[in-house]
Amino acid sequence: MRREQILRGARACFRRKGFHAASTAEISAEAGVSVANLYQYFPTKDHLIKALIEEDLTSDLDLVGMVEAAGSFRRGLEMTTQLVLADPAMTDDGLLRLEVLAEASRNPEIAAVVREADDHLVAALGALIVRYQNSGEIHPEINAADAARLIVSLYDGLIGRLAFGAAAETELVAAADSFIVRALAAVRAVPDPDM
Amino acid sequence: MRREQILRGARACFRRKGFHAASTAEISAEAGVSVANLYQYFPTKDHLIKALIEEDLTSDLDLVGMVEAAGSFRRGLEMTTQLVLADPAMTDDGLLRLEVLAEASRNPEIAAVVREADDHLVAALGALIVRYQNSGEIHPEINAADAARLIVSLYDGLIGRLAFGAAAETELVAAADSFIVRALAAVRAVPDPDM
Amino acid sequence: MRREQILRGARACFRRKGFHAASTAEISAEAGVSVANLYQYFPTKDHLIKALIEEDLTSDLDLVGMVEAAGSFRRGLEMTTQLVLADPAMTDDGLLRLEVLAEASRNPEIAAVVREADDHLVAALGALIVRYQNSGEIHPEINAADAARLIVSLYDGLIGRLAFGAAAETELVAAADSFIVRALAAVRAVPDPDM
Amino acid sequence: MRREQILRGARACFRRKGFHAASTAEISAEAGVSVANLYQYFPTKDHLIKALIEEDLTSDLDLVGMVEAAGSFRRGLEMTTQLVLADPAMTDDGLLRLEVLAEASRNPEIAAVVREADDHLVAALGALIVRYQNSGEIHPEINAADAARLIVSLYDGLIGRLAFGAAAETELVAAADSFIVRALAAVRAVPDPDM
DNA sequence: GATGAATGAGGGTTCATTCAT
DNA sequence: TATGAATGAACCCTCATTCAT
Repeated sequence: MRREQILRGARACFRRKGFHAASTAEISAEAGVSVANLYQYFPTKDHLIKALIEEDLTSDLDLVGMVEAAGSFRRGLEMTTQLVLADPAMTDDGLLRLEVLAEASRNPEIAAVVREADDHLVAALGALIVRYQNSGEIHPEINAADAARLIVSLYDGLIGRLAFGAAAETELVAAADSFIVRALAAVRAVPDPDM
Repeated sequence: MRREQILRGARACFRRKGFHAASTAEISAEAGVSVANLYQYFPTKDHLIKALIEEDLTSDLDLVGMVEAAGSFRRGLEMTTQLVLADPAMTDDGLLRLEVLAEASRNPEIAAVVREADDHLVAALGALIVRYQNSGEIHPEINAADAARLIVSLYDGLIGRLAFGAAAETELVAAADSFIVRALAAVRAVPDPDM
Repeated sequence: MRREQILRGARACFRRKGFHAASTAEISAEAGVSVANLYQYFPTKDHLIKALIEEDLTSDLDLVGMVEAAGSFRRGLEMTTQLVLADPAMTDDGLLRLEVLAEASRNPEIAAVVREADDHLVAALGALIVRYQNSGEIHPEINAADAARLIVSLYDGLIGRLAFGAAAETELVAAADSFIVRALAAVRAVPDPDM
Repeated sequence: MRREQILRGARACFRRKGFHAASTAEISAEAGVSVANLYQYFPTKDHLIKALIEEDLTSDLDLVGMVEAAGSFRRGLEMTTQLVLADPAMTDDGLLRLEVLAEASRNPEIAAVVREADDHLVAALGALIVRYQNSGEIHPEINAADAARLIVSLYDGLIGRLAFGAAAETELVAAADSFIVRALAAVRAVPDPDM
């Protein structure tokens, strides 16, 4: 209850200001809690950051479920891309991911958390790719784990474009789908007009 | 002279701690300069950050020149990928890019700087892609600008992986080349064993 | 409680050094409080200055009450003069008034506070003068408000003499009383030996 | 030459900001001189302040000359009052006097300078008063030195009113003349409508 | 005589964190 | 559990002053 309330406030502040610039005072205010109370749930600002990051990373796995449920790789990809890169409710979370990666590059503890989540994500997406290799939609000689990593990386990179407000993203999102599909496709596809 | 000296010190500190956590005291110490002296060259810490970012972004254009000079798209790509993602001297700069993007997502002034640099980079890389479309190495119906954006995004995303120390990056870097080449290739290529 | 404690410390420091030369560190030390704590009561050094000034100005009104209670204008004047210009406990506050006026000449917000307090003071003293005009002690054709302003100004000016330690002030204080009385008297008084 | 130039710049800055808030950088800029150059003429900011104060105080003596030249005490008084309190070119200097007095209350060295100038001023004005006592315009039993001190003090106090922008000063200035004249007059004067 | 470059010392302010209640 | 009050340590920045040229 209180914990979630605080995490929600923290998320809002971290998005707006970044981990370092957001103060515990701001966070408690946003959460409607006293500063001292915050410290009863999280012994340190760093713990709060870490808890938030863990929460975020876990939710990434849900996306793989979506691709899985979609029936075709391409269709699942399209749905995910839409959600992650074009849904305003999620792009905010995406931007926070930049902060997380930046932080991970300096804080080994956070790097470990991110790495572990990445392992899970790559494993799940890799398994899915293998399935689509078996169904013939994806080329069989492609290394599934690497493909998974590259797809995730491309998403991350596109989120980076949101950060500086790059225009025409909608169009680019569609192009990204085709890009991935063509890179993995079992058979030569005519490039579609999106690209 | 002094300016460069300070920028060098700032770069080292920002890499190590991030823009917000690096103090002007640390930066001046690292640069071998007094704090007050730093302020004679940069009126504000933000100005220092901005100057550094501008410097970094400009240097990205050099990479396009490399791809251009390589003769074949694939070969140019391989050289660039090696340099950006595997050369220890450059990956550090790469990590700073995450910080830059995170900052851009909050600071419109910095977002503008990044956006402008991105425009230049995409234009240069796009022009190169058009050239390889004409030479038959890249599929003619692909939108060159979008392809450029996707390539840059993939690089950015892979840099994100460096942030949390993802293993086997060398292998992944090679896979990335193939991924891009296959996505853009004019003719169906047999996926190579890298992927 | 703490607020008063801080204001007391501030008053001492401001007297000793002036508004600008007194540091928040000194003030907190004098008040026996941490610097950070000071900032929980006054969001800014300027707020602290303003609060102190308001406090001081309000207390000036008490003096008018004294003149009122004295029964005769001359006697009331003598008591007030003694208090303001010769009582060591008050001359310190008086010196602070110079700082306040100097500050008011540059800071419109403080000027407004001083002006308002002056309006009150002049109104109160003016009303008293009217009373003594009716009782015949003060000449009836004198403009009471202007007279009030001039009396207050003379006090201010005499305080200025304290600032540079002008000698023989005791004697001068007595002379001031006669000066005022003679300027306002209804009938020609023989100048007394004080002047 | 240079010295005067610097003093002029300093005067402007001190007026605008006060002694402590005006920086040597600002002063040199205002004077069109480099900071280092300033230090060749004044070894310390305090020396600069002191020099300026001395310059200002000396000029006060000129005013006594005016009263002297006017022929009648009242007429001389009126001219002086006009000049000091109503001439925009001089009120600025007047405001600086508040700063000087405030500074004198803390800095004994400056207090000494002010005291000495005051002695001269009081002596000159006192001598003049004696002359008008002899001519019958001023009551013979009044202590001339004290009267001089009180007149100067009243001026100082009225300058204080300028600091907070008190309204209707023109009218008050006239009332001040009458106030002084009545306080010193040899014979009962009907209070004039100014008061 | 004149200046650009340099700096130690400090100034106001904020922050993460603690603790008594 | 919840909080208001408190603080040491830093942070960004500015200032008066010096010195090599």
